Amino acid sequence: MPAMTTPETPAAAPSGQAYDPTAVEAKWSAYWEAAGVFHADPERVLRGEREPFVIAMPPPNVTGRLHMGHALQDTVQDLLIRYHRARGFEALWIPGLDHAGIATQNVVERALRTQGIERKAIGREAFLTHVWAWKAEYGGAILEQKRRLGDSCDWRYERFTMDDGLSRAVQHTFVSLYEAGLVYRGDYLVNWDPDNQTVLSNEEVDNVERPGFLWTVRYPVVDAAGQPTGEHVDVATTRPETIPADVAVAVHPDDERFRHLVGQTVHVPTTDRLVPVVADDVIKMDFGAGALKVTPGHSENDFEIGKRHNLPTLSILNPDGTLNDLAGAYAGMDRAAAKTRIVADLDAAGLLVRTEPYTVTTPVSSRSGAVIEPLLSPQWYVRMAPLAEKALAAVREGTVAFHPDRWKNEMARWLDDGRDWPVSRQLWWGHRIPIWYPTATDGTRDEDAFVVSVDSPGAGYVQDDDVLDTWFSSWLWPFATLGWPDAGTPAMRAFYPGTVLVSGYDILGIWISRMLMAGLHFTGEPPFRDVFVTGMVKDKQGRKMSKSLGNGIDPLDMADQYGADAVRFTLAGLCAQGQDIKLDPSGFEGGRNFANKLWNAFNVFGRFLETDDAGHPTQHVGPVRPEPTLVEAWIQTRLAETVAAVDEALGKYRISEAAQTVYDFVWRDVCDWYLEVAKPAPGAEMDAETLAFSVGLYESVLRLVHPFMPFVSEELWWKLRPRAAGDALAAASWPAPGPTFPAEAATFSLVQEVVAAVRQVRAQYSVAPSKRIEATVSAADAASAEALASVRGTVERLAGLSALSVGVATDKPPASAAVVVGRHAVFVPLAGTIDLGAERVRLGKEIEAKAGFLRSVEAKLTNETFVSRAPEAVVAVERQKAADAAAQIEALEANLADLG
RNA sequence: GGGCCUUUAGCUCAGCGGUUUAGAGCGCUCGCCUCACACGCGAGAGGUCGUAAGUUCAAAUCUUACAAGGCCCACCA
Repeated sequence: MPAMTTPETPAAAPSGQAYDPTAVEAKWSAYWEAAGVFHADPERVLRGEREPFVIAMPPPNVTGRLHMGHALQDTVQDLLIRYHRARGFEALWIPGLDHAGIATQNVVERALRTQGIERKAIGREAFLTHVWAWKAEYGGAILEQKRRLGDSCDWRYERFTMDDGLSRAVQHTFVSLYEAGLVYRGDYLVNWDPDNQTVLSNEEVDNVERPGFLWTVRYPVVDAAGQPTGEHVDVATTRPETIPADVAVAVHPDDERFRHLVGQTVHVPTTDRLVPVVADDVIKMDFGAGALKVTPGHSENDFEIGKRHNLPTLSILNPDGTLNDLAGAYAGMDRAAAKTRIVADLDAAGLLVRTEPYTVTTPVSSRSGAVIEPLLSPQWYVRMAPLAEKALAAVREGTVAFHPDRWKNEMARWLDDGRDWPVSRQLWWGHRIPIWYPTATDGTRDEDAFVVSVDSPGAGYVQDDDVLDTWFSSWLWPFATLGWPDAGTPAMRAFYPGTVLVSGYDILGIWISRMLMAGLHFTGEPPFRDVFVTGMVKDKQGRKMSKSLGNGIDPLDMADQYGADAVRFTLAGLCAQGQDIKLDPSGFEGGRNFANKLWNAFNVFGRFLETDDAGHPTQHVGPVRPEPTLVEAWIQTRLAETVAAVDEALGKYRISEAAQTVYDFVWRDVCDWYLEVAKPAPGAEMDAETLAFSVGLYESVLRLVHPFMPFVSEELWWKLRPRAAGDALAAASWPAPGPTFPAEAATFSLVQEVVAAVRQVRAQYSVAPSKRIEATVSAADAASAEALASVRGTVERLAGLSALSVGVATDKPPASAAVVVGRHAVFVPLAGTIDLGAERVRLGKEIEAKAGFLRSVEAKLTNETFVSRAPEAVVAVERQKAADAAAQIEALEANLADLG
């Protein structure tokens, strides 16, 4: 650990002022990092001293900016990491960046274009130099933004999918898959983006509905000599520009209208080609005109039909989206222009039967927005079915568990898909495919004599131009970040497999399924044990946040406005299992208020601590009293219960529940009750034992709060006691389960109820807060009476009483308001204070409510089957309820009678 | 076409394989600048848990059907 001085801590904010996170939050990330508190040491794991807890951060794009989805997922991840670190795990959160092939290439290309530089003009190497320069200057800003949120990554492990280690892992992976027979080259229809001139995987393509037309085109039937027979087949199409690539017309085999034409020949409009009529049962008789033009070169569906009928495949499209020579008269035209032209020509030729408006589902690149063309081209594929097998088993057997569980089925569906993965991309920014072609002296390469190798086979070979899909590095992320393919690195041995993956459901198929496959195939183990699937963050109306809608909420803006702690706590509170989050930015006020509450609560006792001018405590508090007071026993019990509840909630990834539990404990129990009881009278000093207990309690509170709100808790931590350098809360342990005092806790609950009863009466009758009144408690047993009497001063203060008298079944004062508390009654004399008639009405209502309750309980108890079949304990509870209710009614009725 | 999710207070949502007369935050009402906090304190109002049937001693919770809203995948000539 580097030599650290106690960090600068601003003096306690003057009383009456709100907590200001800006100054506080700025300094802690740097401090934690310098102190090395996030460092994970593989040796401690390898020596068996600690269990690892490992999360690999889904690497954001280098081009990315932090959005609310990141903020949510990082909140969850950091919460889990800090929590487990405090629990004594060797916690490692691996940060990093994804090179994001297409996205980054597009961003840099656009940036260069504004300077008049065209990618193709400068060539591959020069362009890549620009990308690297761009990455060095602007890339990775998102990781700084994550530090701002308080992410406790071990930044020494930061990786980039294009760094040397990852690149080597990628090359190695491709070669090894090839050697295993799992990589092949094939001519298939791929999703072609004519703008970027690259292939895209299905996951990179969005299907959007756009208004278009459905044209019905007439295909004349011709005889053996090629002469029209007078018959025709009408065909419906949304893509007339592909007519020149038609190789058949297909009808349904059962279609009476066309059955006699099957096997005959039709003339393809706009061409001089004659093609057969074939029968295939995928044809829908009731759609359009009932017949389909078969264009295997430009439609996946047709490609399958073509294969079944041994039809040729014609492709009339150039990679840039213009038509090629096969398109005859339309060669050289852009696909959109060709469409217009062909429709006009068909119309002129009298072959256009009908034009009707039609909503066309159009495939669009999620990156460039270009309309995707199915294009026949040679690409490299990974065979997925053999890889999916083990992953599927791991998911089905629960070796990898999903939270919430329902994503298990969704994952199984993805893994069961069986489709191969096209991995080559016609881009420059990415991992170049490790395929080498021998070149002849004239420069021509032999595409079929390729060598697959990480390194160049030597002079005379040239590497494939294409790069690999971005996800081809991402799927190695959980282990390539730890040094794989070197199995022997300490990091790999200590921290693999990881513990949990936190991600949104949107990349279940494109990323998570592939990590499972890669992990099991390459390392023999699933890369993580749990997958926690978060919901997506939507806007207030439930719409996706997007740039085009302008409805995004910037987490950094929110952090500036409310504090990073507030953003984190609010998001944690909203993170219920698997539900999408409709985010209203004003919701962050809740988190801000909580941080403020925590801050102000410190002042109740903190102002009695001795400090130096900088606000640092200079003296340790003394010992706590050997026997805790009632409120101390109670709050300690609540602390233990709270820690247990948070443990349970986090163990089940019930993040919002954990946050709620912490919130209730801090606000309701510690602030509303403990501190209200513990704080000294105005002007008085806090006694040493109470101060010591408060500091100790607050230390536990801060440990508990820290994973949720690291900054404010760390700041307060240093205000509690003098601390050695490096003794940060971020490195401190989770609160240990302390002793519990069930009897005292129950007694304090009675105190709370008595106080609430008096307050209720005061509010009911608008007794001025400043007015002291008297109250009498008629306790049901001596022990309760004694306990209450022992804290008489506390009750008097909290309830605003001048005098509290306590007795066992004591006589009630005349003309009192009465409130029942369990088996006890609280009486507040009201003679001369208020209208007794009003109290009579209130009592009547109260009695009626209790009576209704009693009736419902008695109905159960007189139900023979309930008494005989329900568990004994349940029946006993009901009996107790009936007895209590009866006693309460009796007390209230007695008081009603007394009021006259 | 296949699958999944949601429906609980005015709003946003919790409610964990069943047991106090269903909870929180925000909003609302009443009273308070009570020397930690008005980003606060105290007291309240507000819900036949989408509809219908079933299982059970007991259903917001389990089953089935239906309705409304949403998501994903496939298809879309």
